[in-house]
Amino acid sequence: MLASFLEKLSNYIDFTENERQVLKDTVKSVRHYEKKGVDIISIGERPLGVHLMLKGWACRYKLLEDGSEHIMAYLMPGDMCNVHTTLLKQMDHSIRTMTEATVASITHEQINDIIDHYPRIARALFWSMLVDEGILREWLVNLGSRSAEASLAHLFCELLTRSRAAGLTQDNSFCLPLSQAELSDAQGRSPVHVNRVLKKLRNDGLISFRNKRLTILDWEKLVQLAQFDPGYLHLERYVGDVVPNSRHGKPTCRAERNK
Amino acid sequence: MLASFLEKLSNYIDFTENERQVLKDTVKSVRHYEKKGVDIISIGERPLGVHLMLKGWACRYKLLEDGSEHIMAYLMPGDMCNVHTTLLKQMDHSIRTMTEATVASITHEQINDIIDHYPRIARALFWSMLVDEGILREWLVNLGSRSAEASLAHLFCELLTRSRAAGLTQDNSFCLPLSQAELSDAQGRSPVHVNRVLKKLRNDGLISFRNKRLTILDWEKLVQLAQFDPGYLHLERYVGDVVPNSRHGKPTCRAERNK
DNA sequence: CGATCTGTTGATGCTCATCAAATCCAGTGG
DNA sequence: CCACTGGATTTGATGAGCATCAACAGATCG
Repeated sequence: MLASFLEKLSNYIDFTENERQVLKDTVKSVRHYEKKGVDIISIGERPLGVHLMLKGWACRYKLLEDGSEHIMAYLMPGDMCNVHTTLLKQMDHSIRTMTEATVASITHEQINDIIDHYPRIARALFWSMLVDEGILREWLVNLGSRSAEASLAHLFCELLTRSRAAGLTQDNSFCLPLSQAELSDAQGRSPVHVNRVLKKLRNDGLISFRNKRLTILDWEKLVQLAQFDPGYLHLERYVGDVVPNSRHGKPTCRAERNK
Repeated sequence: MLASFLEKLSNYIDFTENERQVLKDTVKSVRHYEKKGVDIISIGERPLGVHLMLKGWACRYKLLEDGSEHIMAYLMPGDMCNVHTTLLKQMDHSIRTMTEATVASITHEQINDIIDHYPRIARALFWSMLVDEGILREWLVNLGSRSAEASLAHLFCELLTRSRAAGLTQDNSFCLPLSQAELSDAQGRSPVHVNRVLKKLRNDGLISFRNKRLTILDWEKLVQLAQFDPGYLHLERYVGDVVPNSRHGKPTCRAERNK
């Protein structure tokens, strides 16, 4: 049940058998959601515990006054929904299922217990929060500065990498149980446009996307198109203090570079 | 020196005199940056300590391969630059000054000391990280789902609220030491377009922006235009468990709402 | 089997980027 | 006091990217 969660956190620390057992003992309360489109947590709520995706996908989203909405994160097995609420009074966004899903619940007391008694696990949980924040920043770049094509390519690179980190891939393919409309809600673009971009990626031989399964046919080209640099996912165990692969350069703002 | 920092965190907890003193004693190492446009931390680095803005503004940003860049956060006095690196191997983005600035540095050991011995302060630091994450999500909505006008209006609402929380406002005005080009780099829009939107906001009597000072002339209308709901800044002390002001409704994706 | 959801394609128009040039400043130096 | 300068802002003209609307073809499902 916990496989993806353990697999994911193992990218940060090697668990001892004891720590593994602690986590397994902690996750007892499990709830199954039969349908997609059901809120796991709603905005304004203060959930009783922290929710953990075991099976299926979910998304963070916000409704806008005009009835439209924006998806701010996709949650796959191994991802936590709301570590936030250990401290915050209430959720500032909602989370709902995108497929049939199984979700575990860990009480805030249990979380605090872990923080007090198992600092290594606590650090791993904290690490996963920081990764989530990195993902948010990269999505910001997707929406603000990348073309629709690069943005979608970048998303696919990220999702493959995250799926692999959670042990959910087969070669270069993974389960992507989303409709084009659901992709468009995260991409900040219309479903029609996402459709056309998908078509282009397919025609160029970069991906195939059938039966809720995305296969990346040409990883190198897709990475190039997306300018994908996986550093923000912080998956490498120990890279030392040297600077690998980073892009340096003088800061330039839009005005300057338009000269 | 620490005024803004203490003021900001005071939105989450009431400090005891002792806690106040602990923080003051912690912040010893201070560095001054004479010029704007200087990196405080560069991507790939592993800084020795956590940096804290005392005076002046900075921004998180990422360079893209084509030489363009994207600003992912504005940092004002009281904001911390890199709590991240307490755990992460390296920075996944850069931070640079946008004005002359004074920055304090707290070693990771000091941070860990505080976490061990002053849990209330630790919680406050953690809280501020969660707020940063909330801001990121809201910026995502700005870029993905709001018009240029609403997005800029939303940014101004946020910045006034944050400035006020750090004790940096006078009535409805605050110091906004950014050029239109620097605004555009965060808004994901061209400087020319930002200029036009600013003009419209001014003409409509919503704001005035002169001498690096932004005054909000009609808060109500601006909030309305921006659909600004300050919940994501988590500034209210105790709102209880009830759901105030939240928007509910059936989930709808772009496809559905286009019917 | 119709009903509903998802994907596909075409036509049309708006938002916004881009390029270029004009204007407005705060210095700076004669 | 004025001319000169470099930066930021403003304005106009043109076009690209993408939204929107509409229609249809396959799937999927009760």
